Amino acid sequence: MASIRDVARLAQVSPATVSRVMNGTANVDEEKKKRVLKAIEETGFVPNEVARSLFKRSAKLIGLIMPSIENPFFTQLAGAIERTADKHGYRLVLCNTGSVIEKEKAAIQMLVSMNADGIILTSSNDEIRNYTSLCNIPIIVTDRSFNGCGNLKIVHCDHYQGGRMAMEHLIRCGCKSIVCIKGQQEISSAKDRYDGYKDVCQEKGIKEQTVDCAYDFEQGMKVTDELLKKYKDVDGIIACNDMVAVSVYKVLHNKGIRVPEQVQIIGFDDIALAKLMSPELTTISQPIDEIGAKAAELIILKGEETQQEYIFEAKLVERETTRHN
Amino acid sequence: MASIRDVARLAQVSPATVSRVMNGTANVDEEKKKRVLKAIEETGFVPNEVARSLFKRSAKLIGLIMPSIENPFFTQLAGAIERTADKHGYRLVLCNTGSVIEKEKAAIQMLVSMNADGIILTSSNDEIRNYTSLCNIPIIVTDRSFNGCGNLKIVHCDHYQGGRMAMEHLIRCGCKSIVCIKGQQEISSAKDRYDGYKDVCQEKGIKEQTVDCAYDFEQGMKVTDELLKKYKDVDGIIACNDMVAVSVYKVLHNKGIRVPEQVQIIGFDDIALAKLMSPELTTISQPIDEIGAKAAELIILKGEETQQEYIFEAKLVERETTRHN
DNA sequence: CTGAAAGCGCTTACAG
DNA sequence: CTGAAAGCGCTTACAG
Repeated sequence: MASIRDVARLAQVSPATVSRVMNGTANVDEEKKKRVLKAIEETGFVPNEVARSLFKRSAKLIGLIMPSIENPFFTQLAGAIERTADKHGYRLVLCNTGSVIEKEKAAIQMLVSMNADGIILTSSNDEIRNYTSLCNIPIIVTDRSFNGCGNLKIVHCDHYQGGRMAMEHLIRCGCKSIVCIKGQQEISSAKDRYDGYKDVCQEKGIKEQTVDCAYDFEQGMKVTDELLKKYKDVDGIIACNDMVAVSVYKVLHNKGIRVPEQVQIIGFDDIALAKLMSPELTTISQPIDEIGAKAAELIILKGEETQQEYIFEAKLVERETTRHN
Repeated sequence: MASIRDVARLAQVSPATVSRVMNGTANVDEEKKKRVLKAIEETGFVPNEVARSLFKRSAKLIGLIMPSIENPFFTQLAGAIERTADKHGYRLVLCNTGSVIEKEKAAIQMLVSMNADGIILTSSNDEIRNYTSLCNIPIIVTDRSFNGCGNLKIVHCDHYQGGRMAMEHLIRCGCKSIVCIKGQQEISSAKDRYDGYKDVCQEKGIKEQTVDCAYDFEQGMKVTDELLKKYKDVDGIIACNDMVAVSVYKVLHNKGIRVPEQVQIIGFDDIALAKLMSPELTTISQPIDEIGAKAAELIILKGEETQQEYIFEAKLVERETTRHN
């Protein structure tokens, strides 16, 4: 690998001049510039980013800390972030934590020591907040909304509004016995979604019917079984997210219960899977691309933005698991 | 951020000694060691990985170059790689290329300049091979099998065998008119799968029935429409991968064609989606975890391994879209 | 416009 | 066992 010295020697200039030509940080004599360009070409020189990063204190790196890249919602979020990062010449470092707080802490520390420019964090551990203030790079929390401090910014969609929309849609579709599968209430997105459902119940004088579940396929199957026993007349199900909605459908399908004729289903997130499955899933769509892009931009376009919290609207997407009229 | 000098000053030793304590690279007087440890504790010192990497010429980084993290097969592969990398203290840098060769080249260059320890490459461009020889770090090609050169190693599953198994299974299930949806033949995995199908046809004296498609959901829908027109008596479909199998099912479902009663379907890959959908998809399973782990280990456990190509067996997973007898 | 020098924060021969 | 020095490969004041 050629170094800047090799190029300098070949072009008969100093390393400083090579640097200036590469980066356009100062005017350089045309003649010398040509020699440098030629020498770079000939040596196949590529500047060492590590050395550059050591000096600049920026590695053009965004750290992505999430429970698992294999969770479809996070996959798509990562995709959106990557696209925005790439556009600006930034790279993503992936840290899966399985929601283990020690791993989250370790990841933050490691990213800081790598001179990452910022971190996008999707944690389910509330206490992680205590560790985010220790580092001097911006941390963007997505999909959650705990109260920020200092270098913390938050971007997510309006889960509460989405929760309301889900319930209102099922009512509009004529459901008389709606059951809400609540997500884990320690996770703010799950709580907000449920609160939306609950408030609509209160306003309309409808009795709450709920069941508890994690954001998880396996549990979704188990909980659906329980749900069917507990609420025998159910004709509408609000799943806490799409993955659970898919498992609800599977259980109903296996029991020969027709969707949407006998039971209607609505999910939350609008992951790609929602329109891959048959029947296609009606769901509350999060603008994942916008959320990812905004999170990345908050790091890349540092400081310009003063807002602390960015909230995007959720949107109803009617497909085949519900039927209007 | 405290630096090694701060720690040294506080502990009244030289930076070299601090380094030796941290890394255990030499014996250090017990007394001094204690002072250093205490000073690290007090300052919250975390060594700067960039500086370390500049010296060591290793950043403990694995570059992952793939068309898109949002392709479920690659998502799972990335997950498997990440797990293995994490176990050994390595991090993943994500580079989505959309199969654009310029982006692939740029990614390789950038990873080299970041002092990455190796690259795991899943490209669909054959010419990329010409650029892999330029860099001095190991490059592991997965899911493809072009002839390697120098620092190239290859790990993938036995697509040919898998292709045979798919066809043999459908025959065993009593299908009389089997259609094979061929993937793009420039991609070696697609070609190998098709070759497996083709050879079984020849051995059994069955006439080939095929249709062309990309590894893609949208195209899968379109191609299935054509397939149904071209082969009206079809009762078994071999999809080039699971994503296409899902789209095949959707089209059949929409037309009211029952699966597996009227038409049986088999996919390839065994992505998570295969057992999420209803009915669950029969498919040829790739050992994605093992492939990812092996690819990562080839980089991490450098040089130990002399083999140039690692081939894993595919496995039939019978689920609900086919019916044995 | 341009080069010599210092420095980014570590690590490791080297000498003692 | 341990410190001073050199160096990893860049960049940017500084001086001319």
